[in-house]
Amino acid sequence: MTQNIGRDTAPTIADVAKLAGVSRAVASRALSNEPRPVSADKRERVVEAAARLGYKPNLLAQSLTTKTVNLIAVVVNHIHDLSDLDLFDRLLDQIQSIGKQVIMIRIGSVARVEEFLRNGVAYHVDAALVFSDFADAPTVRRMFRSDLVVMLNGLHDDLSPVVMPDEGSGIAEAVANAAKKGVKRAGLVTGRSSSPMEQARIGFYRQAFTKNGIELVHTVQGDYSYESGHAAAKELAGADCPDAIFCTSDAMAMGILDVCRADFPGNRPTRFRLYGFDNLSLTDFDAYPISSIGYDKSVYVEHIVDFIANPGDFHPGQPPVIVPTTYFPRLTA
Amino acid sequence: MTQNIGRDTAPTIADVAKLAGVSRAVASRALSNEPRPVSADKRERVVEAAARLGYKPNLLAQSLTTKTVNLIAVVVNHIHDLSDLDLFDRLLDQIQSIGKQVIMIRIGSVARVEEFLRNGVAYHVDAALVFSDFADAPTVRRMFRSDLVVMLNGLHDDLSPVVMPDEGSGIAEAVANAAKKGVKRAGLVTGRSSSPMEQARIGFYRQAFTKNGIELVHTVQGDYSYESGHAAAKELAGADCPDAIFCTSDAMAMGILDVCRADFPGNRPTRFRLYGFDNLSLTDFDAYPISSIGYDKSVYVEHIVDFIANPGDFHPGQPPVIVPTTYFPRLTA
DNA sequence: CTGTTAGCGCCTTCAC
DNA sequence: GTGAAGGCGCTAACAG
Repeated sequence: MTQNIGRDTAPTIADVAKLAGVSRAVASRALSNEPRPVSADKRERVVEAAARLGYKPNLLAQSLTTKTVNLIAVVVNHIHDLSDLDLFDRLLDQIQSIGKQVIMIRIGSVARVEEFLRNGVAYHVDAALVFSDFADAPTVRRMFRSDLVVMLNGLHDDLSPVVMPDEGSGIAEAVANAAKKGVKRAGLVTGRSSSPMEQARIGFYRQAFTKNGIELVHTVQGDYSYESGHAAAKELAGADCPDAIFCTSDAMAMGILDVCRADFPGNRPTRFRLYGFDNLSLTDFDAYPISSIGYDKSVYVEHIVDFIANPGDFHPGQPPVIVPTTYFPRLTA
Repeated sequence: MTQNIGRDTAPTIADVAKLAGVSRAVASRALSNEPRPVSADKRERVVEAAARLGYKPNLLAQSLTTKTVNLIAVVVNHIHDLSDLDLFDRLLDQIQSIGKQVIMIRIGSVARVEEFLRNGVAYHVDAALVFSDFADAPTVRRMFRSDLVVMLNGLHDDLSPVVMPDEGSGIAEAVANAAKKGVKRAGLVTGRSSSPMEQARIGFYRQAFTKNGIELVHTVQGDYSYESGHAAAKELAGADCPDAIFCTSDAMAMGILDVCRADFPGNRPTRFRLYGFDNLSLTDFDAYPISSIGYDKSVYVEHIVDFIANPGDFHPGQPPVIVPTTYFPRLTA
């Protein structure tokens, strides 16, 4: 700590003011990002004093008076799914680019939510982005004492902003593609059906099947994971195999592909066509050329960050912001 | 905000005290986690008042007096690599389990570091965990005004604690395995050689090759990515193909495997054996049964969290905490 | 333009 | 066991 000789504690704005020979208020103004009235020479002296002392403002103390911490809570179940990788990096980058930082909160289980509420481990963040489906909008607003919670888990009410993919469009495209290729009998591999988003997704598939004259001959429940796809493959790809298998996650489709790889010589389907969901970047790897459904993650993240950058733009009751999904053809279909 | 009628602002400890009919000091003591002298009946009244108001302490204001925010900065280049997935979830979970929260800081580029330093976008966190190799120990200590920075990027000095895998042990094992199988000529695919950790890693390979009488016939530089593995394959697996190819990341090995899949019928090597590094959970997928080198992530994370839970245990000059790596045989070798 | 004053919400002496 | 008072670091409001 060469820049702070004789003190064992970090320099405060008072130290800077003293060294520059001005009042604390002037020092504060000189160091502010906003334009504030300070004479040129004093500003210079303050800036130099700050540099000499290695002064860094205590953003937490600052927040006490300004009522804004520049902190965004991102609430997730866990960071485990392959699709997370594609999303969170963009999200971090975008949020930081508007001058805010991210507190990552991993819920893990419902018990954890209650623990948070009980222990009051709640920061007064500017906004919360909720991917976890363990908490609904009112709960999250209470957790963070903030009305600005962007719900991304399907559990929204109309008091808080919402960004959501329109899964229907991509699903319709994918199923139409299958129909065009002569698919008559389909299998469907789903995730946790307790989730409202998953319910809606399944509804879109059924609807599209009906519209295209495809019969849904078999439904298997998985949990979005590769392993559950593995298991589902044994049930589905038996003697009475459907013409196409649709999965509500790419990971499950990967599991199926690995079990049935012999049915895809040169990655071209023979016995059945395979469709995933998420459009993971992993589907660009040669081993998993899975036709999938996805949306533009950049656009999605931009909408989210818009809400936290311009909180005033949202008015209760406003309809959700919708991001369209599309079909991404690859070798398995 | 039914619990807060007539006020548009969150309840403070003063509100609780007033409602309970006690002084702010008593309210503070009653709500404290530490045992503090308060009469039983007053404590009860305070607790009830807090519940009725839906009071949650402002942890940031609290930090002003207690000098501890329960905030840990995790500094990364980006969250992009597949190996990140296996690590960060555990890390988040462990840190939260000691009652602290994580603020994720993505550096992205060297320019960003300087931006951080210039703008003072630095919270007074309790500790910083540094995975990014864009910042060295003194820089990070300055960024966060904290001496407790755990360096995990190879850029440590002895003023701050260090946890690092002993990559030598796993590499020695893997190379010995190759030698036992008759490998005489090896290829090596590396990552960014500017990183000191990568330099050390390469050194371990060379050393092991020498010890086992294996000749290093070809080195190709990649960047840890799948794509760079793809590119490297074309250079390496030509006419003069080595008996074994070692990669300093599993993703690169995956790229090579995909290009040369014909050389691994039934995932068994014919022309050359293939070794990766990281022991990604993805190598448990059937399509990428890559023999790899890795360490116990749980143990690694436990050591890190130990340091932040018991900061007093570290003394400057203390040697790094070492986590051993081992060889994980799979089909490609 | 400048300095003084008064808080933000909380905790900790220190007397009682 | 209790309450009053002071201060953490900072900035907004107000006089000058």
